[in-house]
Amino acid sequence: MSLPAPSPDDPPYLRGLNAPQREAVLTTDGPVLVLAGAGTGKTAALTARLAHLLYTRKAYPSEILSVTFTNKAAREMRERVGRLVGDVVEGMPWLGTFHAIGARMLRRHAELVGLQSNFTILDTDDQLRLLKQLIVAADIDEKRFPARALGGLIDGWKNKGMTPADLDAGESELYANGRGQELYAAYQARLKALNACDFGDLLLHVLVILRSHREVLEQYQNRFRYIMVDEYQDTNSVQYLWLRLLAQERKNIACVGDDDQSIYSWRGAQVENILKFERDFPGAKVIRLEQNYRSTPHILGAASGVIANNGGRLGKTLWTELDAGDKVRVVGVWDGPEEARRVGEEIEGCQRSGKTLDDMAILVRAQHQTREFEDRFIAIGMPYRIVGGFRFYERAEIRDALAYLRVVAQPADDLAFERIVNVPKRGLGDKAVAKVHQLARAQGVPLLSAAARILDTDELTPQARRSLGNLVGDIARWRSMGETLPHPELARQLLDESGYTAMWQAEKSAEAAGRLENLSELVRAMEEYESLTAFLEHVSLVMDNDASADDPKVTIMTIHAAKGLEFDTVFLVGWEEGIFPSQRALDEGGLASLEEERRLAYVAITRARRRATIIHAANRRIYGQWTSSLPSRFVGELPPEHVEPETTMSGGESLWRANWSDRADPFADVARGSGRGPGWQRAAGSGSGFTREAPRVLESKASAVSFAAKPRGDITLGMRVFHQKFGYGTVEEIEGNKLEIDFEQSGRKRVMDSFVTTADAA
DNA sequence: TTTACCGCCATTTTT
DNA sequence: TGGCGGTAAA
Repeated sequence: MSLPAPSPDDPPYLRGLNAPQREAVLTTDGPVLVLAGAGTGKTAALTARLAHLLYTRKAYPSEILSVTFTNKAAREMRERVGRLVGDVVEGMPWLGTFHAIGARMLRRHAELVGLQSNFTILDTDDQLRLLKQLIVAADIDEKRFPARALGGLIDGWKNKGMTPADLDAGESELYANGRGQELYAAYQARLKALNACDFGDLLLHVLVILRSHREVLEQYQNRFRYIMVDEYQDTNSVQYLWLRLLAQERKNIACVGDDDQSIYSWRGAQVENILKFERDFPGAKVIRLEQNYRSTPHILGAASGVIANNGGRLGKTLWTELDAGDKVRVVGVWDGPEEARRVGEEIEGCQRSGKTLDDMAILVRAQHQTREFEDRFIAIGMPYRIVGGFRFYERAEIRDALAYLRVVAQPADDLAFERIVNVPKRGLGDKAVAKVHQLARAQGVPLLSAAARILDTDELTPQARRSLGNLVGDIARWRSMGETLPHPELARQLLDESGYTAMWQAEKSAEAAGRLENLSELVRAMEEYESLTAFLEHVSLVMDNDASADDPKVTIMTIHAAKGLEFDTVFLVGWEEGIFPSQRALDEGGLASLEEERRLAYVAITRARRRATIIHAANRRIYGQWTSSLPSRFVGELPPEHVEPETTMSGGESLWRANWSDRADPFADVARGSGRGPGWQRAAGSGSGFTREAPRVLESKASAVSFAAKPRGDITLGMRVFHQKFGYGTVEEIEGNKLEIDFEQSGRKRVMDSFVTTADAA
């Protein structure tokens, strides 16, 4: 097929696309695999393709299935398509994450797998509590065979598309001496009884249905004229099987992916899916997007140099027309605190030269690394945002409130009932709850019904009976209130009448005020949803809260969370053996894991548009213990011509150069456990050649006021204020928008005024 | 039944 | 280093 040359009459969605991108957009029929390197305008092509299908009337919005992995990606695609085609996008019910689409399908056909269509979606926390109960019931030592281990296995099985019946002895052997299958089956039975399913079920149940009910499969095969899949390299087996079934008939499937960015194999993703696409769909058109629009040549060169150390790649040659720009800087520092200090100073420097904090990010390998930066940024009053970590919906108070709502919305939700039965304390302890459990099991009814029934017996002590009676009555009352009241209002009253709000009000601790604030935030969020059910569905599938991006902030997040994003300036921190690549990956997964870590490094570097700084520290505190650490092998894999080394320690650079550059076999010490070479120990231990220089504290003189936002004005000296992290305190000093506060719990600290509320407001 | 304390443990990534 | 679970005491 020859492509039309770009012309002024092109529809708007084709403007600005290069030739391969256009090809990806215009090749609508038949299987298409788009291999899109980092920053090559993959999303632009994908959204344009969607727009093209709609624009040319090849399909109605409801006839296009387009799946993404993250909510973020789904949201972005919806927005971008919306910009191209207008409101039509509203009618795209099948644009979303695998899980959201799975849930949608499953609700329609729930009865085929023994569920009702209003089933509850459990999150990991619920799942774990449930498993724990089953483990105890099966008389298994929970210490030796922890619930999370079983949870992980079950997840893995579901990702592979395996029901309990599909397990062989080998798989079953992985838990509690061969009782894996038994426990998995018990878990599934329990879920069914609870009218609930977990994340994995959203995909697995649908697969089972598609496989066993021809008419359902055909219905969807007919409906979906076109299928599009983003991040195809991250699909796992269930997702793959799912797609293959759905696409089998029409074969209009377009998958976009990059084998070099496959970083979710631990979650069951199979890079092989992308490699075998052409075999699954003979005659597939393969299109490569290789022109990078994001990064400078030095950044691309650095990333390519690292990823070249991996074997078995499809291979791409990224190129760019951008100017060379700065080399990637590699900075060696003494320890973690210095790393944080250094990053803080650099960010302040960037700010002074007029860059906005929104264009800067710090990428870490593991969540716990964010702490060091958080501490430092609070100290210097640097606005930051941590993505991931404790998400809004995972906070205890939010989960409690949701449990109340779930009990009201879904009477069979035992897990929710258990969670709130004695929160706030009502004198219903383990003994009382155990009795309710007993009755529930004996009569085969949900806990809530059992609770109602037990009131007619003399099983409970009088005060427990009264207390439980009140609760059961309240729940019934809230349920009927729900029929007339708008759901946010119901939530408000429920939280009040249950005594839940009062519980936190009574607590004078620093967090309590924040928790109350979160609760009202929750109620506010509910207003955006049609119904309580719709809201609960949203919560279980979209575990992130789109914290409204208000003031500019530096972003701190994991590399995984950064996939698909880009920033002008990126700080890649903690590039040390054992941290990145992570020790665990090295210990457990051998070469395959190391390569995945390397892909992670590739993803990390390619997030940067203009400037990338890689940092490694010579000393780290790990579990409270100071440990000396060796620069990451990935540092040594950076091509020297794209790198500008720098160190704050004497002899620093020669150390890692010597350690890594001359090594013939880059994988030589995968197996070596600690990853600390003898050369390093010599250098670090002898004291000579690796002496500590006073860390260069470019004391943040200019940092104070110059570029800061204007002070807010409603805060005065001596005022009592509240801070989310530090609690209550008195304002001792005001300097621009920074405050010096004497905190009651944590002493004197400097904080930004935007982090603080006046005490009476809180 | 609840609370307080102690000692133990583990520590990646997420829909 | 800290978060959590289990146990002992009120």
